[in-house]
Amino acid sequence: MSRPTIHDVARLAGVSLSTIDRVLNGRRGVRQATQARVFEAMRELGFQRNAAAANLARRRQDRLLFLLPAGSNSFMRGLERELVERAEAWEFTAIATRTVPAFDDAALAQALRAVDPDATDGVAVVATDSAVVRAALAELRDRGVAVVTLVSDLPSSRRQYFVGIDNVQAGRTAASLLGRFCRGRPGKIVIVAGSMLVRDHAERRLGFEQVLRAEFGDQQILPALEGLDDQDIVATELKRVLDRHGDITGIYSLGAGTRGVARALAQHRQPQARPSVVVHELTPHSRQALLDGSFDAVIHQDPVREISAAVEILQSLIRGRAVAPDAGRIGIEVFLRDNLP
Amino acid sequence: MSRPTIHDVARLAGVSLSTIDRVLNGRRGVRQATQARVFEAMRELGFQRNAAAANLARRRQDRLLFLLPAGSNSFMRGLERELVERAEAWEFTAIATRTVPAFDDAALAQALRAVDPDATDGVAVVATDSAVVRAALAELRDRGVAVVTLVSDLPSSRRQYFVGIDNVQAGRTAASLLGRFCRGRPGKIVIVAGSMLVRDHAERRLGFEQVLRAEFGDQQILPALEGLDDQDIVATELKRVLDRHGDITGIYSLGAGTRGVARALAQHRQPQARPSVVVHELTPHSRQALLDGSFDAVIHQDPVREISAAVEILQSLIRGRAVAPDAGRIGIEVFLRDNLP
DNA sequence: ATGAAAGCGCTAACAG
DNA sequence: CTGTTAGCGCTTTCAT
Repeated sequence: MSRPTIHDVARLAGVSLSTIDRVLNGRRGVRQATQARVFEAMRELGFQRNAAAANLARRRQDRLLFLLPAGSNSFMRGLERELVERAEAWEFTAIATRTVPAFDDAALAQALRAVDPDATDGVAVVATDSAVVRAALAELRDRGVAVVTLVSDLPSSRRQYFVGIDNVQAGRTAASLLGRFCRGRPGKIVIVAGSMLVRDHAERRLGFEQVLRAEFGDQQILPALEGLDDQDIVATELKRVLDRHGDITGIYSLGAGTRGVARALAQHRQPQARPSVVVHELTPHSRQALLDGSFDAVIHQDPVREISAAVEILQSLIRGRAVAPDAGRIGIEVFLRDNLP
Repeated sequence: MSRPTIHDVARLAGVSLSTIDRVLNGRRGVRQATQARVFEAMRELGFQRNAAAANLARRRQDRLLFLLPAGSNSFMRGLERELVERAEAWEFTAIATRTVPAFDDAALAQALRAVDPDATDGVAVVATDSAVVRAALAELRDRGVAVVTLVSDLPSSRRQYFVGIDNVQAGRTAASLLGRFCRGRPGKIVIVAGSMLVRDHAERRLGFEQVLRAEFGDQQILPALEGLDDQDIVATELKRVLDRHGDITGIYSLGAGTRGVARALAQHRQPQARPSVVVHELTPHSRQALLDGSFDAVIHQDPVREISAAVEILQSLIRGRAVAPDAGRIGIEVFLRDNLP
């Protein structure tokens, strides 16, 4: 009739509730033979544990900390906002947020070292790619804290998972789009990055160049601008490039500071042949630019999915549950003017 | 310290647990004054009910039925598979699936009338747009069953919500992509539909033509093919069109039967100038076609999100919870070769 | 109109 | 190694 419970399993296996609980949670202290009987009974009944009841009974709060870059970066601020708003909603989990100066590995390392392992079970961090950060992260792990990287990864570090999009693929996607948009119009493509110090930017650029070179050979890629995710720097630098070259067919902005792209474009505005533009992250500004036709496409990562995945993975890590190897992989979303959410 | 419970609220308001429960669930039998005291106490404590505990105690199964079109349509079969696989996972909800002949309004109306209102609390149905279906649906509602349409809507019927993508927007998105892909290559665009009897196909076509006409005037739209979501019909018809017109620049396949598009393309294959192709729904076949370069983009609706939304909305409807007006809206996803999940 | 008490399915001491 | 027992926060009879 209704779903079998541990009572049913216990009865069928001829053991007590505690024993069921032990095998269910992989705790030690059960004979092989007993364990086998229990598994057999579960299989036979098609038992599925009721996670809600388990959480209710456990009544333990996992304490998670999110470390995000400071600054006016709309995407990060949006992420932070979602985090604060949803913090209440996660039952059995307490979530704190802290900001750290952007593109500053020393500051990030310090923030990681400042984490109190007695008051924190898990950390999600937007990583800066550097040795001091790797070292600080390793220390944190040694103190028994679970760690995942978020949005930007830190490979060959001791982080347990990376939650975010595949940034090489994101760059490739941008090239597929921009290349097609510019087809039949040979010219120059300019890449606007934030800083090659963060892994995600470096990876996006890599993927972008791979595909553009291989499949859209009539486009020439100019040296990448580094705008430090600052809209003023981006606007100034990009304007200079647009003014110097007459035949820019496409712009790929792979970091933040996207408002700067829109400003440069608005000031520059030639009568014809507006360059095709692909940028990252859906924000109020990039949305507006899509709507008014100055951007063609936005490559996006959904912050809600990202924080959900980070929270779930950290919970699993902390509670010793198994986690699928690709659990942190978030889909790369593509938005045009017409499929805006 | 930890979150306040109804015990805390009861103590502060000076009433019993049952009274709290009554006001919490909007049951009658509480004096205005008492109710006000309880609300005040909740506010003061920042009380948030624990939904898991509530469900655990309620222990009631909502019985839902999904009515899907039969046939070899990969998208629908995928949806059905997800439904079966996840049925177990939904606690406190029993899910059944039934298939109905596709594009057959009489059969669908009969299936709706065959629903037993005593064994079914809610129905999600992929609708065919017709009067008999509207009538059958109304009867079902009259018998107290909650109804949402799924994937394809039935406007001005008594369905309570529509769960799916905005199909006009989806068509517009396809045109934005295909128009850009074909820019600079004036020619003809062919639309491959399933049947205009289902609302989603009609709406996609509408949106597509709107944008293509308005923004990409150098493309001429040929009369739409109706392939009844059957790959053989699609292959034959499309091949004929490709052979007759030498200057087809783009193909938009807005229904199922996408395998037929790939076959027609493979047989036709001219040395140069492959048409740009945008199709709907990510399936093993469309994925393969993206990878081998015969399709350029896939417009997708995520079946997992759709069934989750349908289940949650039906649950809310049945339990008398409030539902956001846009709760059924699913995002339109765009996939290229490089952002495949 | 209000309250007391017995669970829902599972976990967590504490005994054996 | 295994069992007993008392809850987790909420709902639900059944009294009052």
